[in-house]
Parts: sequence; C-alpha cells; structure tokens
Amino acid sequence: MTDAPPTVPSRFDPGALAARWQEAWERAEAFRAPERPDGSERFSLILPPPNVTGVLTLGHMLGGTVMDVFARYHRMRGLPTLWLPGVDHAGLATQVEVRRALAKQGVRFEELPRAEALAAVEKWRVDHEETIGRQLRAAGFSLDWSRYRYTRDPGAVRATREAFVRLYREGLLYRAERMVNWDPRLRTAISDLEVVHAEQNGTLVYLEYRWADGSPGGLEVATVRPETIFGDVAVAVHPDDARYAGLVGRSVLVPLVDRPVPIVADAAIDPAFGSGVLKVTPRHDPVDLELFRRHPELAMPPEIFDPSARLTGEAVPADLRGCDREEARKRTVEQLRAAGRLRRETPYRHAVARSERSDAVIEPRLSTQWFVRMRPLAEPAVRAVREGRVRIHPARWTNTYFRWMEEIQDWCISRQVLWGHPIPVDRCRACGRETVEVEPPTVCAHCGAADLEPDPDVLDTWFTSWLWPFAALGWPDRTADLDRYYPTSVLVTGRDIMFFWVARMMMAGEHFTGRAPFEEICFTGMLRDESGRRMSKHLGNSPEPTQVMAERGVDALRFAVLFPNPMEEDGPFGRAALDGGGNFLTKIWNLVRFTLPRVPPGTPPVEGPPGPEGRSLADRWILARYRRTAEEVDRALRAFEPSRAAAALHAFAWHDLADRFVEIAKEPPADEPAARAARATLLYVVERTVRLLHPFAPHTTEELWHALPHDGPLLARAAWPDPAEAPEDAIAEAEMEIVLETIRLLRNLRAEEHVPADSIPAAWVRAPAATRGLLERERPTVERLARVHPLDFLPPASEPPVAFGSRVAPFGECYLARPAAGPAATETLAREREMLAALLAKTRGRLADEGFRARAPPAVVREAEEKARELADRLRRIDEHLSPSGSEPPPA
RNA sequence: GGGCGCGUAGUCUAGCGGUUAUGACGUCACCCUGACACGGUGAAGGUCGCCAGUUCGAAUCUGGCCGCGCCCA
Repeated sequence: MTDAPPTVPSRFDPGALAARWQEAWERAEAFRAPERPDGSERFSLILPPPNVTGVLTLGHMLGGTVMDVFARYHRMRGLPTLWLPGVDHAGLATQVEVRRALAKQGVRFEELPRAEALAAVEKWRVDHEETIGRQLRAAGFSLDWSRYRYTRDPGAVRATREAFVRLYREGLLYRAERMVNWDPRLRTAISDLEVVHAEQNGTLVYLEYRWADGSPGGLEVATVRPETIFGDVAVAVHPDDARYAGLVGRSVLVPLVDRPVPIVADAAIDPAFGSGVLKVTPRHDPVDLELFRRHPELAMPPEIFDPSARLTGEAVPADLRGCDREEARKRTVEQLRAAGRLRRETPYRHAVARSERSDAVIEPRLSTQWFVRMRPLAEPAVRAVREGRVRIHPARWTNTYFRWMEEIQDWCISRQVLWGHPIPVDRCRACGRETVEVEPPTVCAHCGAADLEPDPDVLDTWFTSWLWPFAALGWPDRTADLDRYYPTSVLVTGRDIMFFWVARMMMAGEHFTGRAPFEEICFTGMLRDESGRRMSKHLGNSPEPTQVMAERGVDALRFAVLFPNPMEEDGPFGRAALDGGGNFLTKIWNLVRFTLPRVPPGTPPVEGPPGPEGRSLADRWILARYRRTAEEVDRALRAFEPSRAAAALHAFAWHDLADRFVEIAKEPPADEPAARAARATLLYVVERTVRLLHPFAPHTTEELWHALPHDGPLLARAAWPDPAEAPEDAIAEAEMEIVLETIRLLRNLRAEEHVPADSIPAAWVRAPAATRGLLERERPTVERLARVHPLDFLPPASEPPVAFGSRVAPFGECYLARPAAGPAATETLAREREMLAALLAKTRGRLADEGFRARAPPAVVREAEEKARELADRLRRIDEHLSPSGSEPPPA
C-alpha cells in the first residue's frame, strides 16, 4: 500500500539501481532452491562452469541471460527452481595462464619445484575465482550461491575418482601406446578436440634415397618434414604403381645417415602425391603407424624427438640432437643439399595441426596414455536423442550430434601436466600390478605391499566436467538435490563445445546415472562485432562485459545480447544493440513515470484486470493486446525462444502501450466511471508488463515494481501473470484498427499538405453508417491524436468535397481541410492508384485462371473475389478524387 | 575432400505454399505536444542471390549454379 504518491527519479540511473537489487536478492536468498520441495514439477539447470582463471565474456553474457530468463520465468511461475553456479579448474588452460604470468617475472614454471608450482596455480585460482563470482553477480544472474561448486572441491574429487574406478572395472578404460596429439610446448598429450587444423604454406622437399646395394641413382621421396627422416623404417609405394613395379623388397639408404630401409608396397599410398614414394615414420605420423602395423617385417622405429619435440636419440646425427623442429628442418635441408640428396623443393599448401591451448604445432607422437572406450558409451547417448527423451534446439544440430557420435574415437584422458585430478591408479613396485580404488589406497590390492607408485599424470579437465550435471548435485551420493533436481531441465551452451562437453555429458549421464542429464539442449549463437567478425579473445574484439554494463547498465546489456539474436543464429553486438536495449529500458522507465501520477494514493496492489464497468474501446483494445502478448511470451519461453519473447514484449510495450494507449490516456474521459476504468486499465497493463519483463531486465523492473502498488517483498519472487486473466476481444482490436488507421491517414495528410504543427484543420470522413458510428464515438481521440478539429462525417453517397487533401481507406475516405490555397497534393494518391491498379490486375488475372478456380480452396477464391471487389471500389473512389466533379466542400 | 547451414531495403533481421513482405538501426521531412529528443509523427528505400522445375499459385517446396559461413578430415 502506498500513502504518498510514489515516484521514481526522472533520470534512469541503471548502475546504482542494479547493485541495490542484487544485494536485496542475495540478502533475501531469493534464488535459493528449496531443499525438499513439494510437487513433482521443478525447473533446474547448471551454469556451464566458466574457467576459473578467465573473465566473463559477452558470450557468457548471452548464455547466462538465456539461462536467467528461463530460471526467473519458471521461478515466478512457482516452480521450485535451481540454477547451480560453479567454476571449472580448466587444468591445462589455467596452467598456461600461470606459466605465462610467471614468465613475465622471469620464472620458468617447469623449473619450479612441484609443490611451489602447485601453490602458484592454487593462488592464481583463488584470486580469479572471486573475480568470476563478482562478474556473475554483476550480471544479475539468479544463481543459487548456497550450492556453488568447484570442479576440484572434495565432492568433485570423489565423483571423478568414482567415475574413473567404475569405468576401469567395467573395462571401459585402458592404458595403451597410441598415436596421440602431443603439444611440445606444454609437453602433454591433448585430445583430438583440442587440436585445430589450419592451412599453411610449406615446402615439399624431394629427397633422394639411394640404392642400398650401391647401384647408381635412387628413389625420389617427397616430404614436408625432412627432419623426420631419421625416424624412417621404410619407404612405401602403391602396389599397382607401374613406375616402381619390381622394386618392392629392395632397400634404399636414409639420406645423411645411410641406414638401409626396405621398400614396401601398401595400398594406402597415393601414387599422385609427389613422386609416389613415401617415407614411413611410424612414431610421428598416424598414417605411417597404421602402415607399419600392416607390415610386421619392419624394424621397430626409433624415437627421434624428446617431449619438447627436439631431435634426440641414437638414430639422429649428433650435430642435430637438441635442435627443435624448425631448426632441425632448416639444417637437415642444408645438409641434404650439401650431400647432393636434395633434388628439388616446391611450395606446398597443407593443413597444419596446432594445439588450441598453446598454438604449438602438434607433434603426432606414439606414447602410452589412458583412454576411454567411447563406442559403448555413445550408444545410449544417441538413443536418448533418437527416442526424443532429449531434444536439441535448434533441431538441425541433432544431425551433427549423431554424426559425431557415430564416428566417435576413443578419448585420451591422461595429461602430462601438474594441475588437475591425479589419475587414481597406483602401480605396485613389488608385483607390478595396478590398484584402482575410490579411496586412495595405501597398500597394493593384489600383493598387499605398501610400495605403491602413483600414476604421474592427471586427468583431462573434461573428465570431471562431463560428470557435472550430477556430480555438482552430490553424486555419487544419493543426495536430496540429486533426487529432486536431476536430470536437469535444460542445458544452455554454445555450439562450440557440443562435442567437448555436451555429447560427453550425455554419455556420462546415461552411463553413470542411467538417465540423460537434461531434457532439452539449447545452443546459443555466437556474438559478432559490428563488422561481422566473431568475437574472440584472440581478435581482441570482445569488450569486457563489466565495461559495457558501465555504459548503459546491466539490463541494457542483457537486452542487447538477447533481443536482436535469435537463438539459432550468430548475432551482431555493438553500439546499436546496446543503445537499443538501453533506449527500451528508458522507455519502460518513463512509461512507469507517466503511470505513477495517475495512480491515486492508497491504490491497492493490482490483483487482476479492472471490471468491465466504464471500459472504453481503448481499454478493451489494450487489454486484448496485452493478453496476446502475454500468451506469446509464454509460448516462446516454453519453446526455448527467449529472443522472440523479448521481441514480443518490446513491440507491445513500445508501440501499443506507450505510443498508442498512453497517448489516448493523456486525455481522461469526462465521466468518472470511465476515467476510473482508464486509470485502472493503465495501471494493470503497466504493472503486468513490468512483471513480464522481469526475466529480461530484472533490476529495472524490480525498481519500477516497487514504485507501483505492490504486494510482497520482491518482484523476483512475485507470481508470473496468467495471460487468461485479461479478456480476449477481437471486436475491440478490429475497431481500434479502424480508429488508428483513420488517425494515421489524417496525420499522413497533414504531413503531405505541409500543415504547420500548431494548426488544427477541419477534417471529414465519409464512411458507411457502422464505421461512422464508431468514429463518432471515438471522435475526441481521433481529433486529438490526428490534431484535427472539427471532425465531421459525410454520408456514403455524397459527392466528395474538392480542393482538400484526401486518402482512401478500405472503410471510407478521409479529407483534410488545407490551410492555404493551391492545388491539393495528389502525388501520393496517384502513386497509390498505380499500386492498387497493379494489384487489382494481378488479382483479376488469378480469378480469370480456370486452374485457380478449379483447384484452389474455395475460401481462397472467395477471398480473392472479395479483394478484387474492394480494390475496384477503392480505385473508383480514388479516381473521383483525382478528377473531381464534386461539389463545394461542406462548410467547416 | 565430406557434412551442415545461410544469401530478404544501406546494415541486421521476421516470414518458410495463397492479404499491398515484418521489425530494428541508419536516411529524409516536420515537431523540445503536458513520461521519454535515449523522444514523437510521417515518408523514402526491396526484380526476397541466379537459373530451371513442381504447383492453379513460390521469398516460402525440389534440383542445379554462384557467393558466404561453420564443423569434421
């Protein structure tokens, strides 16, 4: 209840207001999900944990806003709602950051003692964790901080070990020597997904491998990696390649070291590549490795690179040992040239694999790592989507999901880095067997010896992340939260981590809990800058969200990322979008400022729409429009299309409510019941609109709601409006359409006739009785909004007045008295005639078509006939205006 | 190379078989009208990438071509 007339400051200051309400929500624990809620419906989702070391980007703002809209919507609908926050330790990414920071101080991370290195990372983590938390709060996200989790907290540790142990015991984990993607800068294996391929200019080098038996000449072998010749075990040709028929079985000498290797035949060789002879380096090329495995007669290949991809080992000439790949390549080529073994070099464009993390060129490397067998895990995850238990939005990504799942490769999960979850495997020095337990063991499970050596590696961060939807809720324990809020309702994330994370979570969910981890998957688009480039840290074109917030406020930013961006497409973000959001919120602010003085002191909180007593056409119309909008918002939000909901509210609030209804409401009706109804309708629609906008612009609406008569402590916990409480009214909508069209035509005439702004000319409408009745009833509105006076009416059959600007509407004609002498401007009318004539010809053409009459649905034919009749009528009336034979205008 | 998607006013975008193709930004004209100039009113601006086909009817469906983007090799 309000005693004094409530007001809001005339200036909209989004900054101060946001901080105030964020604090109020947190103090009230407004977003704390009930522990043991009643009922069966609930809404839950997890925040995709941002990297603990990073900062929030605008991309996070988009995803977070989408999630917040969903969460706030369902919370207001009364569902127990959990939105769980958390951060990801992002092992490798974090270590890279810390390494870089230390390097600036002249400290080499690799040279620090293990304990010190770990402490440095841990300190970094703690510092940055706070930043992330602050940013998430500043964004206004309605997260349940009481359930905050971190991917290396004790619960996550246990969940990770549990998952590993289960997979191990189920035979879905194995340790094996495989070709992996090796990052020589970070000196660790990484997964296929962390590798990016890019075209690059290189050189194809043609080498001469001379005959081992001393015959003159040799074979020409093309390679882009001459420095790897020391790892060769063979050269290979295609078995059907006539050029080399009969040579298979002979041997050639590896240049520079003159080690003999055999010539083998293999169908995988492309005869068109280079000379059709390929060197075989099994430890450093996946294709070569496969070939090697098909040829058991070949010798075990030598290792020629150390973990930093520097040449090493007996097979490498002493003077090249210790060189990195670039250096080695240069020097090898020089030496080959000097030795006369370099036949030629040609420019060559080829795809180079780089580490996503360090940008280092990947060195394919045969090494011993832990792998997850993915195929058995993929099947249930595919089935969940195929059977419709999980739906992907936009649906077209479903195919991509299936395709990746079908071609899935085993997942390399061991990393040779310091920071992360240690691989929970201990090897017994006594018996050599592995002990794999959830609780860290002290003795060997097989021989009981207390001489255990832990596995030196750590797990890929995603090995914890893929458990997150249930691990963050307490798994492997059967907690109340897990019981209540799992599976989660929806996952919102970017398409870029569909394979990294989404698909793997699906697999983990199905495997460890027997259920898919979410019911819906929503992929958001990517934000692009004003010149259309994708925003990325790399390009430096992604502004810092907190800075953008400082410009127009957090709500403006939320609107800016959401409103112009349909979920399925990448969307532009820039000045225009931000201004669009800010301007809209200013509009809403002023809408409430207009409303407040019209709310009498002591007005109780809005409970429903005002009764029908005294309702004007405009009142009925705005209620009907409001209802349509509220229904569309509900529909869109349930269809996971938040930007459509935002667009519907934007259009309604600005154009129907502010531009039309408020303009009409400025002149209250003379009689008290009607005036009361108008005020009550205004208050009702404005209050409800503020509610509907709350999920999109929570801070601004919270502030405004408190200025309006309200009930309850916070809008964030207030009820979502039921659209059906407002009456539908198709008649009011149709009638109002005629009134607004009349106003538009008269305003149009004013502009065309250059009527001065302060002049109020007379106007006439010639229309059939029903329309005339309607416009007579609404005369004050038309007169005021069109700025004409008086508005009079002409009978339908009357001669049209001459020398007046005129417009022809479907329902009648509008005339405006011109203030000055001179011919009426008829260009617009003539242009309209032209357009209508063309349309009429087209419509008549259709009607003349036998096929159309025979095959089109009768309703469509009838519609066309109606259209033709109406167009002919309007044309006739326009012609009357253009060549008037009419009488003098009636007296003004 | 394989797959997926997208080409609609200067820019971004809605529509995805049947009205005069939607809205925003920008542009032009008029207006500081009593919540808002971060505003109001009005206007201009489009052979819906190109070519065939299906259909009584195509921006919308199909095929081809051209251009662009993304993912996977």
